[in-house]
Amino acid sequence: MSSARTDFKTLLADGPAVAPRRSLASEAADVLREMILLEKLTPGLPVPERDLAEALGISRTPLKEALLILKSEGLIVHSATRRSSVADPSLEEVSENLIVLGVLEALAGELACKHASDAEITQILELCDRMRNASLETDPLNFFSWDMEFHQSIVRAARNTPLMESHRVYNARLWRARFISSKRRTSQETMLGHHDLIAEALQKRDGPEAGRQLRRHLETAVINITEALGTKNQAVSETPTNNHSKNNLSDG
Amino acid sequence: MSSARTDFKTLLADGPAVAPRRSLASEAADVLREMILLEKLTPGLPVPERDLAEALGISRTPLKEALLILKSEGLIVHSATRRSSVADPSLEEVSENLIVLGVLEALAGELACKHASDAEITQILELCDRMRNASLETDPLNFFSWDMEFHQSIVRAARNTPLMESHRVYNARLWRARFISSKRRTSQETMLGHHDLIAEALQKRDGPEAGRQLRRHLETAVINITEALGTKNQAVSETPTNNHSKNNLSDG
DNA sequence: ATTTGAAACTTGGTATACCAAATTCCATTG
DNA sequence: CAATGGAATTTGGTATACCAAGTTTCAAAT
Repeated sequence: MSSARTDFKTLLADGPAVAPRRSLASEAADVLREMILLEKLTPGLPVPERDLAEALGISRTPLKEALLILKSEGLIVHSATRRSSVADPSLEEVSENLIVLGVLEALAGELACKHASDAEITQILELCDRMRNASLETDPLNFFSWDMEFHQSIVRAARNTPLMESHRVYNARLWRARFISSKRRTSQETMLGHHDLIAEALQKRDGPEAGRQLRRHLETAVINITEALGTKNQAVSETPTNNHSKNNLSDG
Repeated sequence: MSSARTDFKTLLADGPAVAPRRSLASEAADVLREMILLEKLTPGLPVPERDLAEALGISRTPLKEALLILKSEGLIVHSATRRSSVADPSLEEVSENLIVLGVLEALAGELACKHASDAEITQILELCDRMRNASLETDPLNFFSWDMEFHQSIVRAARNTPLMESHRVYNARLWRARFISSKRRTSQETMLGHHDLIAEALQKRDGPEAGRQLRRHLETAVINITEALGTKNQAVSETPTNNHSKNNLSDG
Protein backbone atom coordinates (compact mmCIF):
# COMPACT_ATOMS: atom_id res chain seq x y z
CA MET A 1 0.00 0.00 0.00
CA SER A 2 1.11 3.55 -0.63
CA SER A 3 1.38 5.69 2.43
CA ALA A 4 2.19 8.84 0.37
CA ARG A 5 -0.27 10.19 -2.17
CA THR A 6 0.46 11.08 -5.73
CA ASP A 7 1.68 14.65 -5.95
CA PHE A 8 -0.64 15.99 -8.63
CA LYS A 9 0.66 19.50 -8.21
CA THR A 10 4.04 18.41 -9.47
CA LEU A 11 2.49 16.06 -11.99
CA LEU A 12 0.46 18.84 -13.59
CA ALA A 13 3.10 21.50 -13.13
CA ASP A 14 3.08 22.52 -16.79
CA GLY A 15 0.00 23.62 -18.69
CA PRO A 16 -2.91 24.95 -16.67
CA ALA A 17 -5.46 22.18 -16.67
CA VAL A 18 -8.68 24.14 -16.94
CA ALA A 19 -9.19 27.67 -18.16
CA PRO A 20 -9.95 29.93 -15.21
CA ARG A 21 -13.52 31.20 -15.12
CA ARG A 22 -13.67 34.52 -16.85
CA SER A 23 -15.76 37.41 -15.62
CA LEU A 24 -17.96 39.66 -17.70
CA ALA A 25 -15.60 42.45 -16.74
CA SER A 26 -12.50 40.88 -18.25
CA GLU A 27 -14.41 39.73 -21.32
CA ALA A 28 -15.76 43.23 -21.80
CA ALA A 29 -12.25 44.60 -21.37
CA ASP A 30 -11.03 42.29 -24.13
CA VAL A 31 -13.82 43.30 -26.48
CA LEU A 32 -13.30 46.98 -25.81
CA ARG A 33 -9.53 46.73 -26.10
CA GLU A 34 -9.85 45.23 -29.52
CA MET A 35 -12.43 47.79 -30.58
CA ILE A 36 -10.15 50.60 -29.49
CA LEU A 37 -7.09 49.19 -31.22
CA LEU A 38 -9.02 48.67 -34.45
CA GLU A 39 -10.52 52.13 -34.07
CA LYS A 40 -14.09 50.88 -33.97
CA LEU A 41 -14.06 53.18 -30.99
CA THR A 42 -12.26 56.28 -32.19
CA PRO A 43 -9.83 58.22 -30.00
CA GLY A 44 -11.49 60.90 -27.95
CA LEU A 45 -14.90 59.25 -28.16
CA PRO A 46 -16.88 59.72 -24.94
CA VAL A 47 -17.95 56.45 -23.41
CA PRO A 48 -21.03 56.75 -21.20
CA GLU A 49 -21.26 53.74 -18.94
CA ARG A 50 -24.96 53.09 -19.44
CA ASP A 51 -24.91 53.13 -23.23
CA LEU A 52 -21.84 50.96 -23.51
CA ALA A 53 -23.12 48.53 -20.90
CA GLU A 54 -26.39 48.16 -22.76
CA ALA A 55 -24.58 47.73 -26.07
CA LEU A 56 -22.53 44.91 -24.56
CA GLY A 57 -25.54 43.38 -22.87
CA ILE A 58 -24.12 43.69 -19.39
CA SER A 59 -24.79 45.91 -16.41
CA ARG A 60 -22.75 48.91 -15.38
CA THR A 61 -20.96 47.07 -12.60
CA PRO A 62 -18.76 44.79 -14.71
CA LEU A 63 -18.46 47.44 -17.42
CA LYS A 64 -17.11 49.89 -14.89
CA GLU A 65 -14.51 47.31 -13.94
CA ALA A 66 -13.60 46.81 -17.59
CA LEU A 67 -13.12 50.54 -18.03
CA LEU A 68 -10.90 50.58 -14.97
CA ILE A 69 -8.74 47.86 -16.44
CA LEU A 70 -8.43 49.74 -19.71
CA LYS A 71 -7.65 52.89 -17.81
CA SER A 72 -4.74 51.18 -16.08
CA GLU A 73 -3.54 50.23 -19.57
CA GLY A 74 -3.86 53.81 -20.76
CA LEU A 75 -6.50 53.07 -23.41
CA ILE A 76 -9.27 54.85 -21.54
CA VAL A 77 -8.89 58.15 -19.77
CA HIS A 78 -11.11 59.81 -17.21
CA SER A 79 -11.89 63.50 -17.26
CA ALA A 80 -11.82 65.62 -14.13
CA THR A 81 -15.51 64.83 -13.70
CA ARG A 82 -14.98 61.08 -14.07
CA ARG A 83 -16.44 60.76 -17.53
CA SER A 84 -14.50 58.22 -19.49
CA SER A 85 -13.43 58.46 -23.10
CA VAL A 86 -11.14 56.63 -25.46
CA ALA A 87 -7.57 57.82 -25.00
CA ASP A 88 -6.31 60.23 -27.62
CA PRO A 89 -2.65 60.74 -26.79
CA SER A 90 -0.76 63.70 -28.19
CA LEU A 91 2.29 63.15 -30.31
CA GLU A 92 4.40 64.07 -27.32
CA GLU A 93 2.69 61.52 -25.10
CA VAL A 94 3.21 58.85 -27.72
CA SER A 95 6.88 59.62 -27.96
CA GLU A 96 7.26 59.64 -24.17
CA ASN A 97 5.72 56.19 -24.12
CA LEU A 98 7.92 54.98 -26.96
CA ILE A 99 11.02 56.03 -25.10
CA VAL A 100 10.02 53.95 -22.10
CA LEU A 101 9.08 51.03 -24.33
CA GLY A 102 12.53 51.36 -25.85
CA VAL A 103 14.37 50.66 -22.62
CA LEU A 104 11.95 47.88 -21.72
CA GLU A 105 12.64 46.12 -24.98
CA ALA A 106 16.34 46.76 -24.66
CA LEU A 107 16.25 45.02 -21.30
CA ALA A 108 14.24 42.21 -22.83
CA GLY A 109 16.90 41.76 -25.49
CA GLU A 110 19.65 41.59 -22.90
CA LEU A 111 17.80 39.07 -20.79
CA ALA A 112 16.71 37.03 -23.77
CA CYS A 113 20.35 36.48 -24.68
CA LYS A 114 20.81 34.95 -21.26
CA HIS A 115 17.59 32.96 -20.92
CA ALA A 116 16.17 32.14 -24.34
CA SER A 117 16.23 28.54 -25.49
CA ASP A 118 17.90 27.80 -28.80
CA ALA A 119 14.50 26.89 -30.19
CA GLU A 120 13.13 30.30 -29.27
CA ILE A 121 15.98 32.09 -31.01
CA THR A 122 15.49 29.92 -34.09
CA GLN A 123 11.82 30.89 -34.17
CA ILE A 124 12.71 34.56 -33.95
CA LEU A 125 15.15 34.19 -36.84
CA GLU A 126 12.48 32.43 -38.89
CA LEU A 127 10.05 35.21 -38.18
CA CYS A 128 12.64 37.66 -39.47
CA ASP A 129 13.00 35.72 -42.70
CA ARG A 130 9.31 35.46 -43.22
CA MET A 131 8.92 39.21 -42.86
CA ARG A 132 11.72 40.01 -45.26
CA ASN A 133 10.37 37.65 -47.93
CA ALA A 134 6.75 38.73 -47.63
CA SER A 135 7.17 42.46 -47.19
CA LEU A 136 5.63 43.59 -50.47
CA GLU A 137 2.57 41.53 -51.21
CA THR A 138 1.37 41.02 -47.62
CA ASP A 139 -1.45 43.08 -46.23
CA PRO A 140 -0.34 45.70 -43.69
CA LEU A 141 -2.21 44.31 -40.72
CA ASN A 142 -0.69 40.89 -41.23
CA PHE A 143 2.79 42.27 -41.65
CA PHE A 144 2.30 44.37 -38.57
CA SER A 145 1.16 41.42 -36.50
CA TRP A 146 4.40 39.64 -37.40
CA ASP A 147 6.32 42.66 -36.23
CA MET A 148 4.46 42.57 -32.94
CA GLU A 149 5.11 38.85 -32.66
CA PHE A 150 8.81 39.48 -33.24
CA HIS A 151 9.02 41.87 -30.33
CA GLN A 152 6.79 39.83 -28.08
CA SER A 153 8.86 36.71 -28.66
CA ILE A 154 11.94 38.51 -27.44
CA VAL A 155 10.16 39.73 -24.33
CA ARG A 156 8.77 36.29 -23.66
CA ALA A 157 12.24 34.81 -23.93
CA ALA A 158 13.49 37.26 -21.31
CA ARG A 159 11.72 35.25 -18.58
CA ASN A 160 10.72 38.24 -16.53
CA THR A 161 7.04 38.39 -15.66
CA PRO A 162 6.71 42.04 -14.68
CA LEU A 163 8.70 43.03 -17.75
CA MET A 164 6.28 41.05 -19.89
CA GLU A 165 3.31 42.71 -18.26
CA SER A 166 4.67 46.22 -18.60
CA HIS A 167 5.62 45.53 -22.19
CA ARG A 168 2.10 44.34 -22.90
CA VAL A 169 0.64 47.54 -21.50
CA TYR A 170 2.98 49.92 -23.30
CA ASN A 171 2.51 47.95 -26.47
CA ALA A 172 -1.25 48.29 -26.26
CA ARG A 173 -0.96 52.02 -25.67
CA LEU A 174 1.25 52.41 -28.69
CA TRP A 175 -0.47 49.92 -30.96
CA ARG A 176 -2.28 52.49 -33.08
CA ALA A 177 0.71 54.74 -33.50
CA ARG A 178 2.99 51.89 -34.42
CA PHE A 179 0.47 50.49 -36.85
CA ILE A 180 0.12 53.82 -38.62
CA SER A 181 3.87 54.17 -38.84
CA SER A 182 4.39 50.59 -40.02
CA LYS A 183 2.41 51.26 -43.18
CA ARG A 184 5.06 53.60 -44.53
CA ARG A 185 7.34 52.00 -47.08
CA THR A 186 10.48 53.66 -45.72
CA SER A 187 9.64 52.48 -42.22
CA GLN A 188 9.41 48.91 -43.41
CA GLU A 189 12.80 48.91 -45.10
CA THR A 190 14.71 50.28 -42.13
CA MET A 191 12.71 48.07 -39.83
CA LEU A 192 13.79 44.92 -41.62
CA GLY A 193 17.40 46.01 -41.40
CA HIS A 194 17.08 46.60 -37.66
CA HIS A 195 15.40 43.28 -37.13
CA ASP A 196 18.31 41.53 -38.76
CA LEU A 197 20.80 43.28 -36.51
CA ILE A 198 18.72 42.40 -33.46
CA ALA A 199 18.33 38.79 -34.52
CA GLU A 200 22.03 38.54 -35.19
CA ALA A 201 22.86 39.79 -31.72
CA LEU A 202 20.42 37.31 -30.23
CA GLN A 203 22.01 34.47 -32.16
CA LYS A 204 25.42 35.47 -30.86
CA ARG A 205 23.79 35.87 -27.45
CA ASP A 206 25.45 39.25 -27.23
CA GLY A 207 23.17 40.84 -24.66
CA PRO A 208 24.49 44.40 -24.63
CA GLU A 209 24.45 44.54 -28.43
CA ALA A 210 20.89 43.20 -28.59
CA GLY A 211 19.89 45.81 -26.06
CA ARG A 212 21.54 48.62 -27.99
CA GLN A 213 19.97 47.55 -31.29
CA LEU A 214 16.50 47.23 -29.80
CA ARG A 215 16.70 50.61 -28.19
CA ARG A 216 17.92 52.17 -31.40
CA HIS A 217 15.11 50.42 -33.24
CA LEU A 218 12.53 52.01 -30.97
CA GLU A 219 14.22 55.39 -31.18
CA THR A 220 13.85 55.21 -34.92
CA ALA A 221 10.19 54.47 -34.35
CA VAL A 222 9.86 57.75 -32.48
CA ILE A 223 11.21 59.58 -35.51
CA ASN A 224 9.07 57.60 -37.94
CA ILE A 225 5.89 58.22 -36.05
CA THR A 226 6.69 61.88 -35.64
CA GLU A 227 7.20 62.16 -39.38
CA ALA A 228 4.13 60.13 -40.21
CA LEU A 229 1.89 62.21 -37.99
CA GLY A 230 3.57 65.47 -37.22
CA THR A 231 4.07 67.00 -40.65
CA LYS A 232 0.81 68.85 -41.07
CA ASN A 233 0.96 70.09 -37.49
CA GLN A 234 4.27 71.80 -38.17
CA ALA A 235 2.37 74.20 -40.41
CA VAL A 236 0.25 75.57 -37.56
CA SER A 237 3.02 75.41 -34.97
CA GLU A 238 4.08 78.87 -36.09
CA THR A 239 1.05 80.49 -34.51
CA PRO A 240 0.98 79.66 -30.81
CA THR A 241 -2.67 80.54 -30.23
CA ASN A 242 -4.74 79.25 -27.40
CA ASN A 243 -5.27 76.10 -29.40
CA HIS A 244 -5.59 73.38 -26.82
CA SER A 245 -5.86 70.48 -29.20
CA LYS A 246 -2.26 69.40 -28.96
CA ASN A 247 -1.31 67.56 -32.12
CA ASN A 248 -3.23 64.40 -31.42
CA LEU A 249 -2.88 61.34 -33.58
CA SER A 250 -6.52 61.50 -34.43
CA ASP A 251 -6.31 64.97 -35.94
CA GLY A 252 -5.80 63.66 -39.47
CA MET B 1 -13.87 97.90 -24.10
CA SER B 2 -12.35 94.46 -24.42
CA SER B 3 -13.60 92.53 -27.39
CA ALA B 4 -11.57 89.43 -26.41
CA ARG B 5 -12.17 87.71 -23.10
CA THR B 6 -9.59 86.97 -20.51
CA ASP B 7 -7.97 83.61 -21.22
CA PHE B 8 -8.34 82.00 -17.81
CA LYS B 9 -6.98 78.71 -19.07
CA THR B 10 -3.65 80.36 -19.74
CA LEU B 11 -3.91 82.52 -16.65
CA LEU B 12 -4.36 79.53 -14.37
CA ALA B 13 -2.04 77.29 -16.35
CA ASP B 14 0.06 76.38 -13.33
CA GLY B 15 -1.30 74.86 -10.15
CA PRO B 16 -4.66 73.15 -10.40
CA ALA B 17 -7.05 75.56 -8.77
CA VAL B 18 -9.29 73.16 -6.87
CA ALA B 19 -8.51 69.66 -5.77
CA PRO B 20 -10.47 67.20 -7.91
CA ARG B 21 -13.26 65.45 -6.04
CA ARG B 22 -11.97 62.20 -4.65
CA SER B 23 -13.98 59.02 -4.64
CA LEU B 24 -14.30 56.57 -1.79
CA ALA B 25 -12.52 54.09 -4.04
CA SER B 26 -9.36 56.12 -4.45
CA GLU B 27 -9.34 57.12 -0.81
CA ALA B 28 -9.72 53.50 0.20
CA ALA B 29 -6.90 52.59 -2.19
CA ASP B 30 -4.66 55.16 -0.50
CA VAL B 31 -5.49 53.90 2.98
CA LEU B 32 -4.94 50.29 1.99
CA ARG B 33 -1.72 51.04 0.12
CA GLU B 34 -0.27 52.65 3.19
CA MET B 35 -1.44 49.80 5.39
CA ILE B 36 0.18 47.28 3.09
CA LEU B 37 3.46 49.16 2.86
CA LEU B 38 3.62 49.56 6.63
CA GLU B 39 2.65 45.92 7.03
CA LYS B 40 -0.48 46.67 9.01
CA LEU B 41 -1.82 44.27 6.42
CA THR B 42 0.74 41.50 6.29
CA PRO B 43 1.74 39.82 3.02
CA GLY B 44 -0.40 36.87 2.14
CA LEU B 45 -3.29 38.03 4.32
CA PRO B 46 -6.64 37.15 2.75
CA VAL B 47 -8.82 40.21 2.22
CA PRO B 48 -12.53 39.38 2.11
CA GLU B 49 -14.39 42.23 0.51
CA ARG B 50 -17.21 42.40 3.03
CA ASP B 51 -15.01 42.52 6.13
CA LEU B 52 -12.66 45.09 4.71
CA ALA B 53 -15.50 47.22 3.39
CA GLU B 54 -17.16 47.23 6.79
CA ALA B 55 -13.87 48.03 8.50
CA LEU B 56 -13.43 51.02 6.22
CA GLY B 57 -17.05 52.04 6.60
CA ILE B 58 -17.81 51.82 2.90
CA SER B 59 -19.73 49.41 0.72
CA ARG B 60 -18.27 46.67 -1.40
CA THR B 61 -18.62 48.63 -4.63
CA PRO B 62 -15.93 51.24 -4.03
CA LEU B 63 -13.82 48.78 -2.08
CA LYS B 64 -13.79 46.45 -5.03
CA GLU B 65 -12.55 49.31 -7.16
CA ALA B 66 -9.83 50.08 -4.64
CA LEU B 67 -8.69 46.47 -4.70
CA LEU B 68 -8.60 46.60 -8.48
CA ILE B 69 -6.36 49.64 -8.37
CA LEU B 70 -4.03 47.96 -5.91
CA LYS B 71 -4.05 44.86 -8.05
CA SER B 72 -2.87 46.88 -11.02
CA GLU B 73 -0.05 48.11 -8.80
CA GLY B 74 0.82 44.58 -7.78
CA LEU B 75 0.08 45.07 -4.09
CA ILE B 76 -3.01 42.87 -4.14
CA VAL B 77 -3.26 39.55 -5.95
CA HIS B 78 -6.28 37.50 -6.86
CA SER B 79 -6.40 33.74 -6.53
CA ALA B 80 -7.82 31.51 -9.24
CA THR B 81 -11.15 31.78 -7.46
CA ARG B 82 -11.00 35.60 -7.34
CA ARG B 83 -10.34 35.86 -3.64
CA SER B 84 -7.96 38.74 -3.03
CA SER B 85 -5.04 38.80 -0.66
CA VAL B 86 -2.08 41.02 0.07
CA ALA B 87 0.72 40.29 -2.37
CA ASP B 88 3.55 38.19 -1.01
CA PRO B 89 6.14 38.15 -3.76
CA SER B 90 8.85 35.53 -3.79
CA LEU B 91 12.47 36.57 -3.72
CA GLU B 92 12.65 35.82 -7.41
CA GLU B 93 9.67 38.02 -8.18
CA VAL B 94 11.20 40.85 -6.20
CA SER B 95 14.42 40.57 -8.10
CA GLU B 96 12.61 40.45 -11.44
CA ASN B 97 10.87 43.67 -10.49
CA LEU B 98 14.09 45.27 -9.31
CA ILE B 99 15.72 44.57 -12.64
CA VAL B 100 12.94 46.37 -14.46
CA LEU B 101 13.04 49.23 -11.97
CA GLY B 102 16.76 49.43 -12.68
CA VAL B 103 16.34 50.23 -16.35
CA LEU B 104 13.49 52.63 -15.61
CA GLU B 105 15.65 54.61 -13.23
CA ALA B 106 18.58 54.45 -15.62
CA LEU B 107 16.38 56.02 -18.27
CA ALA B 108 15.22 58.59 -15.75
CA GLY B 109 18.82 59.50 -15.03
CA GLU B 110 19.59 59.94 -18.71
CA LEU B 111 16.57 62.10 -19.31
CA ALA B 112 17.08 64.09 -16.14
CA CYS B 113 20.49 65.17 -17.42
CA LYS B 114 18.72 66.60 -20.44
CA HIS B 115 15.65 68.12 -18.83
CA ALA B 116 16.29 68.88 -15.18
CA SER B 117 16.50 72.51 -14.12
CA ASP B 118 19.61 73.60 -12.28
CA ALA B 119 17.48 74.10 -9.19
CA GLU B 120 16.32 70.51 -9.32
CA ILE B 121 19.86 69.21 -9.56
CA THR B 122 20.88 71.40 -6.66
CA GLN B 123 18.06 69.96 -4.57
CA ILE B 124 19.17 66.44 -5.39
CA LEU B 125 22.73 67.24 -4.36
CA GLU B 126 21.47 68.72 -1.10
CA LEU B 127 19.45 65.61 -0.44
CA CYS B 128 22.63 63.60 -0.93
CA ASP B 129 24.47 65.69 1.62
CA ARG B 130 21.70 65.48 4.14
CA MET B 131 21.70 61.71 3.89
CA ARG B 132 25.45 61.41 4.28
CA ASN B 133 25.52 63.67 7.34
CA ALA B 134 22.55 62.12 9.07
CA SER B 135 23.13 58.47 8.32
CA LEU B 136 23.84 57.26 11.87
CA GLU B 137 21.46 58.93 14.28
CA THR B 138 18.42 59.12 11.99
CA ASP B 139 15.64 56.63 12.34
CA PRO B 140 15.48 54.07 9.52
CA LEU B 141 12.09 55.06 8.16
CA ASN B 142 13.14 58.69 7.88
CA PHE B 143 16.42 57.80 6.23
CA PHE B 144 14.59 55.51 3.86
CA SER B 145 12.10 58.19 2.91
CA TRP B 146 15.01 60.44 1.92
CA ASP B 147 16.34 57.65 -0.24
CA MET B 148 12.95 57.35 -1.94
CA GLU B 149 12.83 61.10 -2.36
CA PHE B 150 16.25 61.02 -3.99
CA HIS B 151 15.12 58.54 -6.61
CA GLN B 152 11.76 60.18 -7.13
CA SER B 153 13.36 63.56 -7.68
CA ILE B 154 15.43 62.14 -10.51
CA VAL B 155 12.41 60.55 -12.13
CA ARG B 156 10.42 63.75 -11.75
CA ALA B 157 13.20 65.70 -13.42
CA ALA B 158 13.09 63.34 -16.39
CA ARG B 159 9.85 64.98 -17.58
CA ASN B 160 8.28 61.79 -18.82
CA THR B 161 4.80 61.10 -17.46
CA PRO B 162 4.47 57.40 -18.24
CA LEU B 163 7.95 56.82 -16.86
CA MET B 164 6.92 58.56 -13.65
CA GLU B 165 3.79 56.44 -13.40
CA SER B 166 5.58 53.15 -14.03
CA HIS B 167 8.26 54.13 -11.58
CA ARG B 168 5.62 54.86 -8.97
CA VAL B 169 4.09 51.43 -9.44
CA TYR B 170 7.34 49.48 -9.36
CA ASN B 171 8.45 51.48 -6.39
CA ALA B 172 5.30 50.63 -4.47
CA ARG B 173 5.70 46.96 -5.28
CA LEU B 174 9.26 46.99 -4.02
CA TRP B 175 8.78 49.33 -1.10
CA ARG B 176 8.86 46.63 1.57
CA ALA B 177 11.83 44.83 0.14
CA ARG B 178 13.84 48.01 -0.26
CA PHE B 179 12.96 49.15 3.23
CA ILE B 180 14.10 45.89 4.75
CA SER B 181 17.33 46.05 2.80
CA SER B 182 17.95 49.71 3.62
CA LYS B 183 18.20 48.93 7.33
CA ARG B 184 21.43 47.01 6.85
CA ARG B 185 24.51 49.00 7.75
CA THR B 186 26.54 47.73 4.79
CA SER B 187 23.70 48.63 2.41
CA GLN B 188 23.71 52.19 3.68
CA GLU B 189 27.42 52.72 3.17
CA THR B 190 27.50 51.49 -0.42
CA MET B 191 24.27 53.31 -1.10
CA LEU B 192 25.75 56.67 -0.08
CA GLY B 193 28.71 56.04 -2.36
CA HIS B 194 26.44 55.26 -5.27
CA HIS B 195 24.33 58.30 -4.63
CA ASP B 196 27.38 60.49 -4.86
CA LEU B 197 28.39 59.00 -8.18
CA ILE B 198 24.86 59.47 -9.50
CA ALA B 199 24.64 63.03 -8.27
CA GLU B 200 28.02 63.80 -9.77
CA ALA B 201 26.92 62.53 -13.17
CA LEU B 202 23.75 64.61 -12.92
CA GLN B 203 25.75 67.70 -12.09
CA LYS B 204 27.94 67.12 -15.12
CA ARG B 205 24.77 66.36 -17.05
CA ASP B 206 26.46 63.21 -18.29
CA GLY B 207 23.34 61.22 -19.20
CA PRO B 208 24.89 57.88 -20.11
CA GLU B 209 26.99 57.90 -16.96
CA ALA B 210 24.00 58.76 -14.77
CA GLY B 211 22.12 55.92 -16.41
CA ARG B 212 24.92 53.45 -15.85
CA GLN B 213 25.35 54.43 -12.21
CA LEU B 214 21.65 54.23 -11.48
CA ARG B 215 21.35 50.83 -13.05
CA ARG B 216 24.38 49.59 -11.15
CA HIS B 217 22.88 51.03 -7.98
CA LEU B 218 19.71 49.02 -8.47
CA GLU B 219 21.64 45.90 -9.40
CA THR B 220 23.43 46.19 -6.08
CA ALA B 221 20.03 46.41 -4.46
CA VAL B 222 19.13 43.04 -5.96
CA ILE B 223 22.19 41.53 -4.29
CA ASN B 224 21.54 43.29 -1.00
CA ILE B 225 17.98 42.19 -0.80
CA THR B 226 18.87 38.67 -1.73
CA GLU B 227 21.43 38.59 1.06
CA ALA B 228 19.12 40.24 3.56
CA LEU B 229 16.32 37.79 2.91
CA GLY B 230 17.73 34.75 1.20
CA THR B 231 20.22 33.45 3.73
CA LYS B 232 17.99 31.24 5.82
CA ASN B 233 16.28 29.92 2.73
CA GLN B 234 19.59 28.67 1.40
CA ALA B 235 19.61 26.20 4.28
CA VAL B 236 16.44 24.46 3.14
CA SER B 237 17.20 24.78 -0.54
CA GLU B 238 19.16 21.51 -0.22
CA THR B 239 16.00 19.49 0.21
CA PRO B 240 13.73 20.08 -2.78
CA THR B 241 10.54 18.78 -1.21
CA ASN B 242 7.07 19.64 -2.42
CA ASN B 243 7.33 22.82 -0.44
CA HIS B 244 5.32 25.32 -2.43
CA SER B 245 6.05 28.31 -0.27
CA LYS B 246 8.78 29.71 -2.46
CA ASN B 247 11.11 31.77 -0.30
CA ASN B 248 8.74 34.62 0.27
CA LEU B 249 9.84 37.80 1.96
CA SER B 250 7.35 37.19 4.72
CA ASP B 251 8.83 33.83 5.70
CA GLY B 252 10.96 35.35 8.49
C1' DA C 1 -9.12 6.73 12.41
C1' DT C 2 -9.87 8.20 7.71
C1' DT C 3 -12.77 9.18 4.09
C1' DT C 4 -16.84 10.90 2.18
C1' DG C 5 -20.37 13.96 0.97
C1' DA C 6 -24.22 16.66 1.96
C1' DA C 7 -25.63 20.75 4.43
C1' DA C 8 -24.45 25.26 6.16
C1' DC C 9 -21.88 29.08 5.43
C1' DT C 10 -18.81 32.35 3.04
C1' DT C 11 -17.34 34.86 -0.82
C1' DG C 12 -17.13 37.30 -5.12
C1' DG C 13 -19.95 38.55 -9.46
C1' DT C 14 -23.70 40.94 -11.22
C1' DA C 15 -27.92 43.71 -11.57
C1' DT C 16 -30.41 47.43 -9.92
C1' DA C 17 -32.03 51.53 -7.34
C1' DC C 18 -31.08 55.97 -5.78
C1' DC C 19 -28.48 60.18 -5.20
C1' DA C 20 -25.53 64.09 -6.11
C1' DA C 21 -22.87 66.26 -9.44
C1' DA C 22 -22.45 67.69 -14.10
C1' DT C 23 -24.35 68.86 -18.45
C1' DT C 24 -27.74 70.41 -21.60
C1' DC C 25 -31.71 72.97 -22.83
C1' DC C 26 -34.38 76.85 -23.12
C1' DA C 27 -37.01 80.71 -21.69
C1' DT C 28 -35.99 85.11 -19.90
C1' DT C 29 -33.40 89.26 -19.63
C1' DG C 30 -30.40 93.08 -20.73
C1' DC D 1 -28.93 88.69 -30.20
C1' DA D 2 -25.74 87.25 -26.67
C1' DA D 3 -25.76 86.30 -21.87
C1' DT D 4 -27.86 84.46 -17.84
C1' DG D 5 -29.64 81.17 -14.87
C1' DG D 6 -32.67 77.76 -13.47
C1' DA D 7 -35.19 73.51 -14.79
C1' DA D 8 -34.79 69.06 -17.00
C1' DT D 9 -31.83 65.52 -18.24
C1' DT D 10 -27.78 62.83 -18.25
C1' DT D 11 -23.97 60.73 -15.90
C1' DG D 12 -21.05 58.52 -12.58
C1' DG D 13 -20.70 57.08 -7.46
C1' DT D 14 -22.42 54.27 -3.95
C1' DA D 15 -25.30 51.00 -1.39
C1' DT D 16 -27.72 46.89 -1.49
C1' DA D 17 -29.94 42.51 -2.85
C1' DC D 18 -29.47 38.17 -4.86
C1' DC D 19 -27.15 34.33 -6.96
C1' DA D 20 -23.77 30.93 -8.12
C1' DA D 21 -19.43 29.19 -7.01
C1' DG D 22 -16.29 28.02 -3.44
C1' DT D 23 -15.22 26.63 1.37
C1' DT D 24 -15.96 24.71 5.78
C1' DT D 25 -18.20 21.75 9.01
C1' DC D 26 -19.55 17.62 10.73
C1' DA D 27 -21.87 13.41 11.06
C1' DA D 28 -22.32 8.94 8.84
C1' DA D 29 -19.86 5.19 6.68
C1' DT D 30 -16.03 2.23 5.89
